[in-house]
Amino acid sequence: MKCLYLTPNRQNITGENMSEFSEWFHKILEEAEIIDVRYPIKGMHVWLPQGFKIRKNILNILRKILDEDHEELLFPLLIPEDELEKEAIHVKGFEDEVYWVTHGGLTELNKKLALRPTSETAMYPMFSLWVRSHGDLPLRFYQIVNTFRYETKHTRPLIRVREITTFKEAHTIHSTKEDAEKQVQKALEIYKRFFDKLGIPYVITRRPPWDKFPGAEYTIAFDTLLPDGKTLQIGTVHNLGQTFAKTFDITYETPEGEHEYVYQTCYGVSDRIIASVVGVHGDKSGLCLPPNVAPHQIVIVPIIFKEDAEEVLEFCQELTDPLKTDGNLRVHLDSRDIRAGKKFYEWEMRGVPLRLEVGPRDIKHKNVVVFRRDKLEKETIAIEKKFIDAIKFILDSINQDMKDKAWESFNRNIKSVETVDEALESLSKHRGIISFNWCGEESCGKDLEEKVRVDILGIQKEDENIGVCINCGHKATFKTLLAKTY
RNA sequence: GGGACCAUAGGGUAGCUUGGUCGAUCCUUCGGGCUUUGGGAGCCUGAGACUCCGGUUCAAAUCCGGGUGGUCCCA
Repeated sequence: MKCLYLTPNRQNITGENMSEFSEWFHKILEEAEIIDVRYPIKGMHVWLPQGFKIRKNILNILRKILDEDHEELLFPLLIPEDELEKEAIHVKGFEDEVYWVTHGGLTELNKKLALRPTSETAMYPMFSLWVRSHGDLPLRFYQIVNTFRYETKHTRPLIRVREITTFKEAHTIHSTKEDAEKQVQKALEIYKRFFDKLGIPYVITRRPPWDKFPGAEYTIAFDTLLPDGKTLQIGTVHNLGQTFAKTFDITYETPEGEHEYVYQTCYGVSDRIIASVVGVHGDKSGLCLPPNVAPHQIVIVPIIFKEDAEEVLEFCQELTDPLKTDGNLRVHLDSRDIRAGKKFYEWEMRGVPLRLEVGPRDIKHKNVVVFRRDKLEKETIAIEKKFIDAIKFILDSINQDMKDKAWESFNRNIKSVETVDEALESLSKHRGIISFNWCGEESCGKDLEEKVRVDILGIQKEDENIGVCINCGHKATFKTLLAKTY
């Protein structure tokens, strides 16, 4: 697909959609004023007002879902060295990436303090104090915080950063293994609902053992696909078993009076969700936002001529107010004194889902021109009693249509292969996701990763009767996915 | 983990190879003014930059070393 993206500065990005994605992504974050990447620390960026609103709308969607049966709380940013290092396997996974606070003023601290890379070791010593009896369980908490990782490789805005500004982590505590297992399934349902609201397609896989969260029994992950054919991990769910409970001595008293270790899960999503909304829905005209998260769901552009400017503006205002108050919609009336055409391009680039154009002609005929950002199509609708309902109906269908379109493109890029050569060929042509049969052996998996030079995402499902492993030829029991990853 | 490239107004660029012509080019952006207005208007006018530290030199945007930041590729 030919990609021609025009910015308000008239600086074009041309070329093939896939190879130019990275450039497009950087450009759009800047032009749409989502973040400012010029902050002078590697991998740390500024949320600009437009980006912050998208972030806020996304957070509200997730909060609403989590608040159904989780409690929000907030832990400190700093973790003492001895707590962080208590769980050996866990710390091993992060030791190269931890930022340390070593001084208070000029005085060296006698105990170093870590900026949380994730919050297990901050929370779980407290959980040990909170959990007393089986009656306390289960407990489900979440917090929305920033976390820090000292990335040494090239960072990418919203995708690989040193400060994750919007880490939404949930932590749960259960009395039985079965209950924890159920919670993992519930977490998957939560994130499915969440991604569906954003119209983001995903595959769910169980990560191979060598790629699970440090300290977890197993990790289940959500991956989506960006336009350059590389997958982006957008959510993870971990079953922690009793590993952390044993390390941090989190026990409860059973009805029989025995003391047992608890079972735990944790799951989280990050800034990458916003990257996926931008990347998955965007097109050659720039950002394209689902109405569910758009800062402005509707922008009203008056078409002004000198003699009747006042009349048009007044009419637009009368149109705006009920949409805001009765319709409870996020509406912006753009009354700036610049040409309408310039406003059109600007709001399209910023991804506003719906634009209403109102000029003298429309006022005369009691109608309004409605432009859908996702389809880039115009239609004229009458202003009458059910006008607000009609607009809401269009916004709903934009949410749905954007989701359908994203899923369709996503599914087109999952290819099933029978041989390693086929996998190689498909990857070199289209990248995307490869589905194949695997025996499940670690040595075979790593060997395969080396041959195709992309990662095993994980196991999609287990099935006794799917034939042989495409790599080693032994009996295959796992439907597995491969992809070039971010 | 390994490698390549890059850094000039808010954004994008020319100049660098061969140091002096740079008092730094052009586009965009931003401020002021007039004419305009159903898909990026035109003219006039003004503002705005050589990443930082050190070195070579009579002379550095230009050459050398380092820091910081950025981009890409391979494992």
